[in-house]
Amino acid sequence: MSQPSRAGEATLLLDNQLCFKLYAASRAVTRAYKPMLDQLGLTYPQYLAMLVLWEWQDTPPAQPTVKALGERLLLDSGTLTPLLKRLEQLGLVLRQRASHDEREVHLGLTTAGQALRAQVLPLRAGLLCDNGASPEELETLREQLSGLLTRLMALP
Amino acid sequence: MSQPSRAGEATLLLDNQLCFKLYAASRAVTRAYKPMLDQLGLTYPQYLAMLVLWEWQDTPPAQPTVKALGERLLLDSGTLTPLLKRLEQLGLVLRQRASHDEREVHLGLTTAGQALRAQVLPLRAGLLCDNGASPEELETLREQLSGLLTRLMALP
DNA sequence: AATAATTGAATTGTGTGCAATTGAATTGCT
DNA sequence: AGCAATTCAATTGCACACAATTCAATTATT
Repeated sequence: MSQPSRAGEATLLLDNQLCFKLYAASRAVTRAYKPMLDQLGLTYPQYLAMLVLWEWQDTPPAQPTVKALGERLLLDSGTLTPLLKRLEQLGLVLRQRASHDEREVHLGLTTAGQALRAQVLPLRAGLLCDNGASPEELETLREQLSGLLTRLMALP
Repeated sequence: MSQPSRAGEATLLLDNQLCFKLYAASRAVTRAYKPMLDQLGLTYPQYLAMLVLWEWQDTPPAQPTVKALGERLLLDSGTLTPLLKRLEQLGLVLRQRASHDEREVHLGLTTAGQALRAQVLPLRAGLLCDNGASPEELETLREQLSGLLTRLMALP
């Protein structure tokens, strides 16, 4: 037994905190993606948004709303509106109000936005996230994170 | 085979991305901590900083520098300086330049800062992160994240 | 049809993250 | 000793996150 001997003390040590590891790992992944994303001229959240828009090109709805994108990324309009405006200014994304419901803003891809997709796959080759560690381990990790995420989203 | 048939396309689906799950899970954990942290009057990064300062109360150095804290949290002064100034204004943290090396700012806890520690353990009781899922599963997850983090930190 | 409740984006304000720069202080080298 | 390189914190600028509010548009209710 060492100095800190109050009950439950060990559970407060930073290294024992799952939450911190998650937080640090998430930032480290963002950092790892940076070299690739610099090539594309995107930030990490912008890249995730583009992933969803590319995905939706093939499967309806091809022109999702800001809300639909937010549900996919678990982000709200306070984050997405400025992010999407930047993607629009980069000439990658189109934003237009729906005529049948003026509250909705539908998102589309410009030709440049569609073309950018082709540049991603080759760049991803060098990422640890894809091939640095053993595939099985990454698969297990992803499944566990899915489970955790599901439980966390089910909280009050 | 469905529409998206270009080579490697599936690896770009959001749901297949470990990186996104990590990012979403990290934010979800922060969200899960919010009710507790609101009670303490802290943000999540402020809470992590306090964890380290509490930890250092018992084991030297009792008065770490901003740099030492940053190494522990993997954050730089651009993030920590304003965060620590807020903790100082809350009356929880003390910041003072070292006399032997004026570049260093050493961090200490006020009486209130020390006292806050006692409020944390009872509040943590309700967190999924601690007891919501099976302990073994969380343990495995933490170990895997440690491994991932270590590898990511070793990148160029 | 008029009103109330809801919805979807946008806006505002606060607090991170992080790259890049600055500036003072210290160390290393000769 | 003197100068260059390094170190540490602070600052600046940009881009998220997210709570809370606002505002217009739509839907539900009576």
